[in-house]
Amino acid sequence: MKTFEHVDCSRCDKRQSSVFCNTHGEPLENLSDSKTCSVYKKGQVIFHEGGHPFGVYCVNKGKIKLSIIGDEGKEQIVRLARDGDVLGYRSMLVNERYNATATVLEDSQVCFIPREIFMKTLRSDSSLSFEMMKLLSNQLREAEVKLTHLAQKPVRERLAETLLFLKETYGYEPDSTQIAVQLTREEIANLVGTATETAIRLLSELNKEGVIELSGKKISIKDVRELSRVANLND
Amino acid sequence: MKTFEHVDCSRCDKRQSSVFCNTHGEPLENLSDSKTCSVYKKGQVIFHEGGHPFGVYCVNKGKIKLSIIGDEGKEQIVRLARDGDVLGYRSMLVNERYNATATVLEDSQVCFIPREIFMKTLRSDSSLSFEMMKLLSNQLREAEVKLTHLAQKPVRERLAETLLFLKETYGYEPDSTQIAVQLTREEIANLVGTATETAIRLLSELNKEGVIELSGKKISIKDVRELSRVANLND
DNA sequence: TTTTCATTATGATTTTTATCAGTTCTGCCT
DNA sequence: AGGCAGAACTGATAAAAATCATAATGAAAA
Repeated sequence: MKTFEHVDCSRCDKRQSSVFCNTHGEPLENLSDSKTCSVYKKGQVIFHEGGHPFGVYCVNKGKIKLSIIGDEGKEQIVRLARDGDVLGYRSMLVNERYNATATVLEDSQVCFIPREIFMKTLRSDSSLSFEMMKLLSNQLREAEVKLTHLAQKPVRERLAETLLFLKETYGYEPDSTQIAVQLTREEIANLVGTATETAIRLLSELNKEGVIELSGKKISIKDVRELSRVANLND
Repeated sequence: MKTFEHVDCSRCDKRQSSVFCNTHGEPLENLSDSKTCSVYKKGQVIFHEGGHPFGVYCVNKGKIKLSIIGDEGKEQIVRLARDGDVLGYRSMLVNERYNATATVLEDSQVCFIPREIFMKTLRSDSSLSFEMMKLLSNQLREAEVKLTHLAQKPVRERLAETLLFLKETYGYEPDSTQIAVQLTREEIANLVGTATETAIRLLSELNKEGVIELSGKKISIKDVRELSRVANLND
């Protein structure tokens, strides 16, 4: 795995929207000096479910999926990460092995902050722990809502919701309504929580209806309003 | 809502296993002096989805369900609380409205810590924020695993898992293998994420198979090993 | 360019689960 | 005790989704 030009945290524009938004001065310099910056190629795994955490990963630029392998070996994608997101902190905080695998969806630049440095910062900078709590709280809420939808909503609605979620997370490609991430149909299914064939079928259904447009792995949203209606959010 | 004899936090034996396990001295006294202790009767609501959080609730003694109402008005139980558990902190940390409703399953004693006092303690006692992070981390992991099972496992397995989870959470009645909580079949269904009739059917199936025994709302586990096998955990 | 393999797509079928309908049971209230 | 309402149960049916099978497409490698 290659390293890339070291990014000075104090000059990283992703920091504003990350958990380090209120970290300044010496603690930040400390982080910046101790981290290593690496490039991961598409498909590479940053950490494995069951592995020991030695630090946290901060996404400088990239798109990453976090997935859990279920009992029958089926992947469930539980989270998607983008620029500024931090990964692997959960396992580190409770001192447990990773319960998810982080796989790079497209070439990414990721900084690694060693365990001790991060923990030290956490102790010295109370704003960081506060931000961590907020982050965890938000992710917990998201997980609980997802759980409810998984239990109660039909696949078609969940698929529509997932497409909108992908749009929110990664946005559109420049000058287009194509969602800026390439996922296989299987990955989409593993995000929705359904069989691959079902996901494929429902995607081409939405395509026929003119709500979305499929061209290879690229999905463009032709009618956001209608897609929201299909997702049946808050009625 | 009645109050009950004020419990001194420093003498509360539930504290050891709670987020306040490392809170001592003045911060703890402060909490103790500022809180109010109330008795909630079965069925009473401690806080409502959509309501504003004015503080956190600490369960002194009781059994409480946290549920989200889905789009079609169906309840999804997302968490169960017992002695020593703290509720409502998530919404307070991110300064949002409650996204779940807390309903008392059986008569409970609950202490209320006002927002400002809790936040002050959080700022002055770094061990508390650390414990909060650990708590949130654990709940996030649980939610993600639950999510995966909901997406991948059949209802029967999830029901078995839920029964084992109930046993872990509330234990058995004294000198018996009856799970120490009374839930309606509908509530069990809303915990599993299925239709009430399906839950009923599968429960009586497990009953016929001799894995569990039903007597009214009380469920006793006759064969834990077999129930674990039915739940199909880690194969 | 051809071959190869994985991904996508589509159809047929089965399985699972929800829904609907109706009955019995149980606890509670007067 | 009797009656009432909600909860639990059971059966029949419908709907949803998974699975199996097989074909088409497409991208990467020889």
